[in-house]
Amino acid sequence: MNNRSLKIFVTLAETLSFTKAGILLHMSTSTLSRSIAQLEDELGTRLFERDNRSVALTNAGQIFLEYSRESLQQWELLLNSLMTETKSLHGSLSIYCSVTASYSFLYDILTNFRQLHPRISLNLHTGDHAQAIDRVNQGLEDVAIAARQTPMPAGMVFKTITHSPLILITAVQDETDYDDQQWPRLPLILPEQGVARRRIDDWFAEKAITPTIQAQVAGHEAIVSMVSLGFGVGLVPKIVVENSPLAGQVKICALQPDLAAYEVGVCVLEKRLRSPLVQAFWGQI
Amino acid sequence: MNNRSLKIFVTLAETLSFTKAGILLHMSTSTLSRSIAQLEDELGTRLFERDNRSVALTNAGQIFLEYSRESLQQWELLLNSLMTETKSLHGSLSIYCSVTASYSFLYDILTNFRQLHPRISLNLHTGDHAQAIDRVNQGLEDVAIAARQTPMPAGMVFKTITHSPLILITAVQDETDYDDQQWPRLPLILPEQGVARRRIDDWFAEKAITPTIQAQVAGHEAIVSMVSLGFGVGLVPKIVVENSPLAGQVKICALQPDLAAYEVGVCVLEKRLRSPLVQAFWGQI
DNA sequence: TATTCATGTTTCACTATCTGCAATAATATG
DNA sequence: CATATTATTGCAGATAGTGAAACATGAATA
Repeated sequence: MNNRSLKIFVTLAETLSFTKAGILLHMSTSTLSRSIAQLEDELGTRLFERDNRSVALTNAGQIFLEYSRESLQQWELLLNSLMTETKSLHGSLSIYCSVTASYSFLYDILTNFRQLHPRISLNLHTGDHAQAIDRVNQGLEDVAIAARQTPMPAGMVFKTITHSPLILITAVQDETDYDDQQWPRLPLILPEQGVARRRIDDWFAEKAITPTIQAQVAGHEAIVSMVSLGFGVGLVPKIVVENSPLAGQVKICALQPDLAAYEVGVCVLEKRLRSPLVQAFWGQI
Repeated sequence: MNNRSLKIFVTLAETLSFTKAGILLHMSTSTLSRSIAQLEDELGTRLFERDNRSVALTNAGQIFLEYSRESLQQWELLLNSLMTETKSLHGSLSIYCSVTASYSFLYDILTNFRQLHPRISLNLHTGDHAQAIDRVNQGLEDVAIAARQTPMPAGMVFKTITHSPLILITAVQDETDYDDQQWPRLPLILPEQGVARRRIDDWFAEKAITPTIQAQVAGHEAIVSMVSLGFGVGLVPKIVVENSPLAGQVKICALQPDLAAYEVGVCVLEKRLRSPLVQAFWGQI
């Protein structure tokens, strides 16, 4: 029995899908399947009732799930008290942020952090900004750089790093002189989801405009790419443009809806602050 | 992190000797040394302060020891509740007994037990009868067939299987006609330790006799061997002779000290009865 | 009914890890 | 100073873990 097996089991128990659990755990379903089979063998009991279409916990699985959670938590507590005891922080911390964030503030934050705590290994995942809060909320990441959304999920705390206005951008060579009447015909490139998208959606709804959405993109950086290629007018936080290698290819559009600025900061689940590692990162922002 | 590492760690922490722990765990000191090193690496902390002559727990080791014991206990509890849940007993049970016991009653007990609980794998260790109670008391074995001693260690329960008188035996060809005056010169072959030895020692002390001890032997069976070879007069429980392949080579000596019969039975730590496996074995005696 | 799709399991080849033997290093003991 | 004791390390063989791809099964769809 080892902690890894417990983690694998808990993830499968929570997703009830080998495929999904495999993705979350960064392992093939084959490995996952065998891990579970081995666990069942070791315990002498079936943990999941599964056929080709469904996966369900058995009673024994339910008991084992409680045990596993408890056991993993005890392990966390142990690591924490060992770190307190030895007064040296070590272990690993996972951070999620967008590519833009990794270009801009993350570098400074991490350089500083690394000097303070050289023995903490960092696990950096980049991806769509919009998923940051979800991932932290689901426990997939310890901390994330995210846009503040209201309301924040319960138990999540947020520290603002900076504000950046939401701006419309067009290709540098686009000479069109947009005016307010054109909103419905403006070829828009919007984030697929996230705070920026909700802001603009709300804004259109309020004005009773039905916009033409040319493309929906996951990841702000790709919006800049598309805009620079002339696909249309894009909505992004200004900081994304500033840090984009394509900054010279786009320009800020004269036409600007009146949207609240994008508030970028670090978020973390309050309960995770009990971990000295997370605490150290948080305290340093 | 796995349970095996915890078990290894706890054993080393209890013995504070790689050599001793290695013997208890049936593994080489090399493997043991590396297991501990790996554990320390994983935890990022030294668990033992060790030089070439001594091993001592660090503070972190102390913390980890508490965790380990707790964790192993939780694991036991889990296995128990899973077995209760699935109503099928499986796992492994360790049994200690003398060679004689394995010849005589053990066969019947185990045959029966195996039929009732085919999925419980048995770990049978044979050795000197005198160590049986100690080994159970130290937690090295789940159950043992042993001679009742008074007082029994605290928390140990005992079920009598049979009584067998303690008898003196000589070689079949020994024609000597011993009488009570000869006690001091009688060449005695006695168990090195254990109930039989204490009984005879007490008996001699009471009579103020200083006996001639020809040989002290660990393991009753070997006493029969030595007696049959003519080395002297041996003291053993009658049942040992009855089950010995050398039974025909020895005879019961006319001279008999008045010793209480040897009481053979099964012993187990009371707290171990909480395990369904041990319980099943115990209930079946 | 046939086809496609989704999803858990098995096979297979490869790799990493574990294990014990033997040699080594360091130190107490006589 | 020689010997015994004890933890660690080098090495090679054994064991276990891993993902790609093929497989098996059953639902959804045409």
